[in-house]
Amino acid sequence: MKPIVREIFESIELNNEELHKVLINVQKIEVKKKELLLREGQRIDSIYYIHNGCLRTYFIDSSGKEHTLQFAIKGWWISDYISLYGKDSSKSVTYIECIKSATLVKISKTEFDILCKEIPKISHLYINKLESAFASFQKRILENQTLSAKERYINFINNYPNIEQNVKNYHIASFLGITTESLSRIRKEITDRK
Amino acid sequence: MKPIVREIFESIELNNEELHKVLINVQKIEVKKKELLLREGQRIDSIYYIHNGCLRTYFIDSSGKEHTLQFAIKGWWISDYISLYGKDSSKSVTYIECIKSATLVKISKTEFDILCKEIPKISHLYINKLESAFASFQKRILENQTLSAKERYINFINNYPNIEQNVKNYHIASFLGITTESLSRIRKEITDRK
DNA sequence: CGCGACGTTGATTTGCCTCAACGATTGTGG
DNA sequence: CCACAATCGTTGAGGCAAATCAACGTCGCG
Repeated sequence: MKPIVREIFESIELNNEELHKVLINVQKIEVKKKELLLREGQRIDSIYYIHNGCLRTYFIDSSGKEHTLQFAIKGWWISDYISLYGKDSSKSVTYIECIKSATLVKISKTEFDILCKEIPKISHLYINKLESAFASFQKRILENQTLSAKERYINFINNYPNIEQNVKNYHIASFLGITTESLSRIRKEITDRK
Repeated sequence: MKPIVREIFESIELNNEELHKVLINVQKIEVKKKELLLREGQRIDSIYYIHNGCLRTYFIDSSGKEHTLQFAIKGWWISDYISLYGKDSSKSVTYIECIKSATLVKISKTEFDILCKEIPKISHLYINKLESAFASFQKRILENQTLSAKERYINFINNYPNIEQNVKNYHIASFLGITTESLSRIRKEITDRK
């Protein structure tokens, strides 16, 4: 457990006392492929650090279609940010699914907030993560509005070069906001052109 | 100047020493309708608090179309988060335009980061702002993928009930990711139905 | 082996875009 | 204060990217 926590905070180097404070507030969790971290209606109260493996957050709309919000791999944090941070304390409509068996570190958001106040270094690290996540989500909104499905797919492949081993095509389709059929046609077009 | 800075940090109550630290790092800025905070190619290095008025960030894609990323009113912060927080230090492609004459407080991101470290309360406030902004951007991605243009427009009207006095329809269209023509037809459909 | 999950292909539909023209509104200078 | 121009919004006709619906290969796993 200690080495994983050191890994999480590698960029800020905690001393022993600080490390101890963190350790008593986190737990290690193992999840297997296809398992859900969060079940429908359950209210999320934690954030999860990914030590290894791969997960995705998705949600199901009123007509039953899946929409993947993000994929997450080693070094990322994952949670249902909408219900965690959002103003309306509505129940979660988001699912967090394990795509490739993973080892996670779980920490409750309440505890994490306290740690941020007790150990300012942690809040600075957290700010950094939030800022870059925020920027990439803004970028995604722009790309969704600007680019065609094909361009978005090509971008995706470039941004996540090694993710194809793990994720299914319908995961990618639901991330890009298109149907599996459309993705299939796009893939064909691209390989045909070579 | 003092009362505005107090307004910015009203939820955390700075003492005189802290207030002073902030004051020497900020400047008040007045912008008039149609003015740009940021010109093309210019690299942004500051964030702006909106004391009053209304602004929007938008960018122009390769085919010349405008895309509005966000509107901002009193109490909000505005900046070009993609170039400010993003990993690639590319030049800005984003514009920040004043929609309704505004009074802003400008602070350089570098100074702000220092203030966060010197006055932890500020970093906690900042984390809160980031978290809720992050959640609302995630929500927007989901809504863009799930809802029809009409549904998104109705949502927009409900979320920004009093914004219509200031913003043009083509601002709204470019926020929703549709053309002005489509928005016009949607508006007609809605009023006809009444 | 056989079944279910996944991916592909085809035919058709549709929501929104594009292009074009024309009202309506706003602002500005004489 | 009006006249005219520029800006903004509306309407129509036609087109296109992607969705929908349906059927059929293919792969992996119990």
